[in-house]
Amino acid sequence: MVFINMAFDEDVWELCRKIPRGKVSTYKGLADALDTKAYQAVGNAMNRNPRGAWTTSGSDVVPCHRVINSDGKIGGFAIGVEKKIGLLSREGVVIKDNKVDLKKYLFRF
DNA sequence: TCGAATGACAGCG
DNA sequence: CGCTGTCATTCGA
Repeated sequence: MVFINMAFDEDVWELCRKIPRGKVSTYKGLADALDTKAYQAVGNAMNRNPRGAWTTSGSDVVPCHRVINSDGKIGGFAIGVEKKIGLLSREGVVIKDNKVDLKKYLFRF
């Protein structure tokens, strides 16, 4: 599954945008969709934060908060994992012990 | 459980 | 200008 080859970061953000509300994706999923093995690069791209994607999920920015570890753990978040959990919870994603039910909320590209 | 791999960027020499 | 280290990670031994 190949997309436009951009600055890598834009590809990542583009995929993040495709994640529907109420679902989550994993760094591995994004990396795999981009045909790359740099899982860290995916998260790193978001960490750089393209344009303050730290708003609620209803904004016109990249919902980076829907991307978590392949294990379902939140991993980390620039503004704080708690905020990320809050956003996901607001979308209907139930988080248990800092983990998400990938079986129910994992979105596949 | 620990280390290597992978991509990009910031910092330092 | 070039190299090393770091980072929201993942997989293999």
